[in-house]
Amino acid sequence: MSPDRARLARSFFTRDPVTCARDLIGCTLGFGETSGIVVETEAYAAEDDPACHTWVRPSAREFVARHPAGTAYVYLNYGMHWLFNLLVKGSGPGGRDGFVLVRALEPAGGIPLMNARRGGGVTKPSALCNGPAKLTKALGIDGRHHGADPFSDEGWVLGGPEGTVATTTSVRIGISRGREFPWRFLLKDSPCVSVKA
DNA sequence: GGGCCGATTAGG
DNA sequence: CTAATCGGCCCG
Repeated sequence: MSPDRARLARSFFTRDPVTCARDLIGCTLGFGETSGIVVETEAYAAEDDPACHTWVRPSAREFVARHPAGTAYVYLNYGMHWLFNLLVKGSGPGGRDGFVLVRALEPAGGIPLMNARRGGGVTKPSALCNGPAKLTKALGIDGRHHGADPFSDEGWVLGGPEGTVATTTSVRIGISRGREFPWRFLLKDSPCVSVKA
């Protein structure tokens, strides 16, 4: 990504994680030969959010402390699924640190490759990246990218939305604590989300 | 070292 | 509905 584009992208992640998660809907995310429109995200706050890894993991708190805004936070869940987050550093006046979990994309580029990585049996493009672990598998993101800076490392793309974006808000999915926070964001009426609101 | 949990998914 | 499967955490 070009230096000015990278600067813009990085500054995107220096606001509150909830704002970041909402504003990421409609943006273009690309890695390598594959890309798509972000249609589903969740926000996690480093403080006062029992669902965030920082709540119980010293290593997550250290990650927040040691890395700049926009750094990839990739971790293995259930022993088999890589999940992709971006580090948000919005602490300061009225802001917080935290993460944005990228949960689903509307595939745009590299659809045959996505399908191959998913095992080759996905007939509908809308089902290629309609979940956080499906997304990482389709894009080829895994533990090697933990700690990477997507906006200075080669191969990554982040572009702003084209036109107005209508979003839907709901509570977060799959967590046992902090269920009450309405920090999940969806592109309105998108067929590419994991679970409809 | 052992035990437990989990931001999920595919399959029955 | 459940099995799959393992890093990070805690305890000792």
